[in-house]
Parts: sequence; C-alpha cells; structure tokens
Amino acid sequence: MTAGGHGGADELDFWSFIRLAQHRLAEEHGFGDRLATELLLTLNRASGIVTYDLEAAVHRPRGRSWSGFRLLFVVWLAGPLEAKKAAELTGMSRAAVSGLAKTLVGQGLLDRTPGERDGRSVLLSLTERGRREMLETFQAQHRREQEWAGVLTEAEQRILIMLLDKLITNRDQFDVRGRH
Amino acid sequence: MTAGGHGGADELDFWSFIRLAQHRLAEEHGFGDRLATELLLTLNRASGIVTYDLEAAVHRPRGRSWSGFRLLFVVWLAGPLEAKKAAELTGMSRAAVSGLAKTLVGQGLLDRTPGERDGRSVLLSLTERGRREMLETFQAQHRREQEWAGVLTEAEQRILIMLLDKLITNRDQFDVRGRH
DNA sequence: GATAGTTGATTAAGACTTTTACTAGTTTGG
DNA sequence: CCAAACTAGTAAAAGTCTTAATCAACTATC
Repeated sequence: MTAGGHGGADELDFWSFIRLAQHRLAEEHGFGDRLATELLLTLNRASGIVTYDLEAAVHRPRGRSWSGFRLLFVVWLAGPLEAKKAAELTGMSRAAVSGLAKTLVGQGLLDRTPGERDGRSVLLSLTERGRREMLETFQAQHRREQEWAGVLTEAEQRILIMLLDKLITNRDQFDVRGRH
Repeated sequence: MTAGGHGGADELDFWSFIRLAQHRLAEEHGFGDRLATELLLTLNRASGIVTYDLEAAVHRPRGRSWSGFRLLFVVWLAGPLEAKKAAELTGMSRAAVSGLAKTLVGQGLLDRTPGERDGRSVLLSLTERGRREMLETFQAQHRREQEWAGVLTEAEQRILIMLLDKLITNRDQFDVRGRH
C-alpha cells in the first residue's frame, strides 16, 4: 500500500475520519485508549456545528455576532453586571468584554455606567432598545434551539446535560487552564 | 426590590447563572420549555472550557495554535489530503485552511504539492518534521484528554458520545447552516 | 498617611476566521 | 469543439479573539 493510500480520501466524512483516526492511532502509533480522543473530538464538533448554525440562522441576519449575543444575553438576564462578572459568565476574557461592550454601546444596545462601590469598575446594562431586541432575538434563537434539541427525547437531553456538567465540574481534580 | 437587585450578582457563577436565567426566562418572559436552552448553553460552555484548556496546556506552550493543530491532525491521520477535504474534516472554511496552510508550510510542518488529477487542487501532507512533532504533541494532548475524560466512567463516555452523535446526525430534519 | 501590591478596565499587536471577490482549471451541453 | 457553468484555491477587508502592557483605583501595611 502506497503512502496515504487507504482507498482514497474522497468518501471521508467526519465520522469515517474518526474511525480511520482511531485505527491509525492504534495500529501505527500504538495509542491504547482512544475513547477520550473520540469524546473530545465529538464534543467540539457538536458544539461547533450548533454554534455556527445559530449564528448563521439567527444572529448574522440581524447584524449581530455570536459573541455580541452572548454578552447581551448575560446582561439581559443577570441584570446590571460589572464587566468582570460578565466576562466570567460568558467565558470571555475581560479584554474581549471591554471591546465588545464598546461596539454594543455604540449601537445603542448597552449602557455603561461607572460602578458605585468601586471607582474602577463599570456596570453594563441593557438600554430599552437592547431589551426589546433581546426579547425578539432570543425568541428566534429559542425556536431554533428547540429544533436542535428536539432530535433527543427529554430524558436524553437531561442525561446529556448531566454528563456535560459532570465533565466540567469535576475538573478541579487537575490543574485546568482558564482565561485571565 | 430595586432594578437588577436579586441578591447581588457577586456570588453568580456559570451554574447559578443558568438557574437565574431559567427563572427569569420563565417568570418574566413567559418562555415555557427551557431545557433546550440549558442543553446548548452547557454544550458550548463545556466545549469552550475543554478546548481552551487543551490549547493553553498543550499547544500554545509549543508555539502552536488550536486551529493549526486541528489541521495538522487530520492531515497526519488521513494522509495527503486536498485542501477542500481538510476543510470538511476540520470543520473550517476553505479560506481558513488556505491561510493556515500557508503559515504551517512556512514553519516547515506541511508540504503543499499540486494535485495530480485536478490541476486546481492542492495536496497537503506532513513533512518529516511535521510527523515527528505531531507524534510528540498528540502524546501530550492524549494524556490531557484522558485526564478530562477520566472523570466519567467508560460507560458514561460512551453514552455521551452517542448522545452528541445523535444530536448532530439527525439534523437533516431541518435546514442547518454549514460553512461554505 | 505614604507606599507597595493588587485588581478593573482599556489599549495595542498579532493570530485567526469569516464573507466576498477573483483567478484559473474542469465539466457539461449545444 | 467551444462557451457557459461550476469548482478549488487564494486574497482582501472586516471583525473577533488572544496576550501583554498600561493606567487608574483600591487595599493593606509600615
């Protein structure tokens, strides 16, 4: 068999690639347990596909980015928030929140007011227009979320949430790297 | 209770935020089924946390980006690949692969040769150095993957993979947006 | 109370991704 | 056989993310 010749790569899709990868990792490189690899590959792929779809179907048509939505979403539901807290809840860096907030303030969706108890901090809150837009946008996203989740039964959804929770909750057992 | 005053946001973390969000979506905005929202929020959060950790712990210290690794990974295991195929398998756009390949060729990890059967296409393959580096890098990533997956039992890992598979496989039931 | 250290926000530089547009090679159908 | 349609790859512009550095404000300590 020539180098790279395993029947031609043309029929490969994501799942047959995973099988091929498993095979070569085991046979040619001697990796034993490959379940973890498959799990994380699948997790990232699933998240990427869903996120891309939501962004393309819901947010870009409205002139909004995925990150912009995430920031507006936490401010919408968790009330006025310090920028630092918003960064924690969205999983972004503080710098990303700072830049994004600048854009969203300019678009009239977000208000930025100085914090009271700490002169350095900044409180983010939605403008009236921001509130209106979030309600409409989230309705659209919610419909699409339900199409996605709908391929699983309710029980399956609950199990999936539980397993994902467990995956990221028990991580204190080793030294995980988080954003600054 | 004043605007935004629901006990102070200071104790909020990702999980208490989800509970708060659920509550406000139901009580103040009348959203009924919020399981789908929780599922996708948790999915994206889990993927983001794990990916960030792998990038920070394994790839950045080696001067490599997450995307660079993804591209090298598929080329490593699926042999010489047309750029288009590499884009499909990694889930990137063709343009992203093109740009990334340019960088990686410059770093001496990737070879780019003209395709034989199609004069437009480009075949990507690893250089000898690329192969050596991938073996070392993947060993490191594999160890860390196992730390992550290790908080779940093997049965749980298999169920999680199965549910994620189902989530993204059955999506033909509606009009999903994918990359170009 | 002055000072050292810490923390919040911001900016700057660089990497990466996206969409759009373009070039060039290939296929198809009259 | 040739023109129209299509496809692969690339480049450009705009946007987002990252880390590192900077500034300002708070806190603790001498």
